[in-house]
Amino acid sequence: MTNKDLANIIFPNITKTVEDYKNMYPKRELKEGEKVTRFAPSPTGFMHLGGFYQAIIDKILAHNSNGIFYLRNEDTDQKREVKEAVELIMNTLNYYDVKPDEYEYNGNIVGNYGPYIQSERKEIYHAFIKYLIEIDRAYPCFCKKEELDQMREKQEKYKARIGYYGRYAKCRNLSIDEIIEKIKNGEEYVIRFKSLGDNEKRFFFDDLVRGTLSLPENDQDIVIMKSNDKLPTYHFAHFVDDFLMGTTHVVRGEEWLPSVPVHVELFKAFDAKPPKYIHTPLIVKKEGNSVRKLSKRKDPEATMSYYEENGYPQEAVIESLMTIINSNYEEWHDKNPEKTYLDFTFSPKKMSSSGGALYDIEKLNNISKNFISKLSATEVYNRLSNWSKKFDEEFYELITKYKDYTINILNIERVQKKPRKDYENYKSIKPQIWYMYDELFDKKEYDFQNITDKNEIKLILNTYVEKYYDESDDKDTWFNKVKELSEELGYASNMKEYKENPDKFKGNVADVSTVIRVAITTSSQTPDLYEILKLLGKEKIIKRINLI
RNA sequence: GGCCCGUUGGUGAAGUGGCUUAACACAUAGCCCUCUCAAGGCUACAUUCAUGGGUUCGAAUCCCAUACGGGUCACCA
Repeated sequence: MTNKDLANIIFPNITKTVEDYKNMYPKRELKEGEKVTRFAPSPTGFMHLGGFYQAIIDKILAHNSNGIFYLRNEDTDQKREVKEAVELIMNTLNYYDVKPDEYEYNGNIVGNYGPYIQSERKEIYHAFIKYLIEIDRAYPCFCKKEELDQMREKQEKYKARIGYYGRYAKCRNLSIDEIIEKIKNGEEYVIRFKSLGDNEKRFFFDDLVRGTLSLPENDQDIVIMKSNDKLPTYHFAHFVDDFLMGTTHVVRGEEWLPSVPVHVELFKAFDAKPPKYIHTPLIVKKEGNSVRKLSKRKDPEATMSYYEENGYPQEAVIESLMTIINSNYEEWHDKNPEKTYLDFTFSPKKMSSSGGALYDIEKLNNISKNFISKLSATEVYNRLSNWSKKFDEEFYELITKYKDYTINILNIERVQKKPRKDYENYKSIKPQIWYMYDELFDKKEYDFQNITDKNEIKLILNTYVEKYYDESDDKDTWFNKVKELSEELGYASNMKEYKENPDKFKGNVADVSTVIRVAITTSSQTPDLYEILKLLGKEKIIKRINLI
């Protein structure tokens, strides 16, 4: 019996060869510098911020070079697989307009290198494994979990390196006849790669972020095919897929750095050239004095849905990530306000290689505020409408009913050189403008600040309405009247005068304005009062003042 | 424990031997402007780049040790 016989016994139905697949998936015709990148998440049911951050790098790298960005679904761990996960990933990418050029969705394959779902690529992996068995670079391993655990304990005890390698690789030395007999007896097995590496030897590896690294050769006989479902492990699928699909640049988290030697040896076994690697720092979070990875359970902001639920503009989320990706992005963006992140030239070398990037929600808030402040009122309205339709139906109905009115509210102090920056996301709009709607105006708590005497408050309000309020006044006239009102009632109309002689007055024009402001809005802090009064109109104003 | 990566302010960080008495941005604080708030303007915020040695006329930048932090050592990705 030969290795070839063994290969046929294990994969009797695999007729296509590695050569066949190479022909089926020919090398991509790329022009100089064009990059092929991929986003390859495993469908676990949520989209992690860290994954999305990598997807952006993939997208930008491909876009910068006029290359291809594709989506590959890494569902080789069927235990963890979640039904809607693929849809969620696709929806998220679409929502942020980070669309892949090639992908598989709902049974449709877009692109010539599919399938793009690993579980549908089983025969391909099997053909590659079959070839490895034929050339004696892979073998079945019958070791049970308990045996492996024991072995590990032993290794720990004797301070040996942990793993399945060298003399610890028991099944490596099984004869072909022994193997065939075990298989015929129905023993369970995995397929392991037969490593030819020497842990004592080192090789140089270029990571695009960190530069040249010196790493020990791999000598572990890693599992490449699992026993129960015969699917490949990540390492093997990574090699086969990125080789066949012509990936030129692999963007992945730095947790993969330690398995680089494995991947390099795998590529070498097939005489293939490994892609370039960009190992990105993890996104971490500070907890007390230590930092840790952003976690799905503890940190709501780790999940992409958080940003949608809270109504952060997609552009702002991407921008905040861009500032982590390349810190010179902000400066570039200031100089090129009309361009999008896709026009930015990403350079891996400029990525931080330090432990991890702290994701700062304050920074996002700031970016988001600036972004929203630059939109037109109509644009903000449309976005608010889309958001509230999904996350605040009551408010959605209200703003739909009063569309023009709402746009006018959103337009307060917006059309000026330096627009207000009130809203950090769509969710924060309602708590800031609710009082503009009678339907929502049911709050009976007023805080009139400096003037507390109820009679005085009523006097100010009544005098104002009866003597001074005129709907048709322009802004200057309006404020002059508030000053006149102040003087009439013994308040300083000029702040400087008041500050010089506070004892001469009952208070000042700011106090008087505040009384009007609070009566109308319940809040002592609002945007321009004149604009608010103008929008509300006489009827609402009188009604609200009468409530006091 | 082995291997790998890293360590500049509250945060993201610029910086690759002299231009650095360490850029820019966020956050924070104060002042100014001002009818409130927001915005805006001004100012403050690391005498120092984890620590200790060394190389050099000169180091955050090069070398060596130490410390600390992180990652990884699965039939998970």
